[in-house]
Amino acid sequence: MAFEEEQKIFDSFVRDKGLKHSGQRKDILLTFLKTEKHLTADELHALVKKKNPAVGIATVYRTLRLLCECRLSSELRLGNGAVRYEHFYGHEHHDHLICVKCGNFIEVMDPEIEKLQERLAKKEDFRLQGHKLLMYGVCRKCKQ
Amino acid sequence: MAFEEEQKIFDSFVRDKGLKHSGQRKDILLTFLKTEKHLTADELHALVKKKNPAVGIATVYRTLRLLCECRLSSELRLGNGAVRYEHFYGHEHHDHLICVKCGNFIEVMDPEIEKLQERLAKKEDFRLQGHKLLMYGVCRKCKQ
DNA sequence: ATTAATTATGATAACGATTATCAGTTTCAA
DNA sequence: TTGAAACTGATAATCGTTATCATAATTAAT
Repeated sequence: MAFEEEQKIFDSFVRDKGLKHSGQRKDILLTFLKTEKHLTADELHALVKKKNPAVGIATVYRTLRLLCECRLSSELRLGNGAVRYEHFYGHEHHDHLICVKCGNFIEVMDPEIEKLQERLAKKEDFRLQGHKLLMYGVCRKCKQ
Repeated sequence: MAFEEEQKIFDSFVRDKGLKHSGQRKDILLTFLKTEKHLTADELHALVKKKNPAVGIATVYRTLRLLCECRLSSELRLGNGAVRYEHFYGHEHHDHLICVKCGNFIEVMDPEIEKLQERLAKKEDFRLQGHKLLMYGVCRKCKQ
């Protein structure tokens, strides 16, 4: 089974927090890692149930919270609707270009924008920890 | 009474859409315009009721939607919790620096960042319509 | 002014996403 | 092996928001 690194991160996190291990959490973690899509809790729950039908939605939410805490995942809020969870560990930071017509989005990155944000934060005496940049528009396909 | 311009915008919008005028909507509009804060629907409802106790929360939501449609207001989603509504007409575009400790935020603006976003969108063949940039960090006060 | 068509309203039910509760189960260190 | 503590699934509760519906208000045409 792959994802040794991610599993090690999760196991250390769980141990350090004084929590206990469980098969459900392992199933959820591996299912999450196996898909590269930005899933909602519900969507992930549906996938996990294929492997382990007994897993409840509450445990999926609880585990996703842990995954975010140990930085294996991060929340993605694109306007309204359910929160989506994306991979975080081992993934470059990126922002999102979201098509207002079809709802699809692509990931983009610009180091200069990041630098300017730092400059902006410094000017206001903020210690910057992170950001979310959502750009809305019409994608190539939908423009036609 | 002030806010003639904004009222004119709203009245034209209502007329052009084939809607009708109502006292409740006028109360909600004026209460919204009078405060510069980024209110939630609930908070605005509480203020409106001081002037007109009969106004219901549903009408506040309905009116806020109209205000966004005619660009007098725009939605502000800062992480979880309720949507906040900010003034849009006559206000420069800006982004937000949000303190993760105290929850306060300040408005900032950097034309260079805007330009770089345009460049990024063009590279991906997106027709950019708008964006939300949320920067999270620790503000001056909370750093101490 | 009267009417008739249409929109607006407030109360509240319904909704979707998420969190809290709780009784029973599992983990794990001693 | 045991006992304290964490974990679980089911589901009730919560929160913000939208839909429904019967009644009221607005408007344009008479």
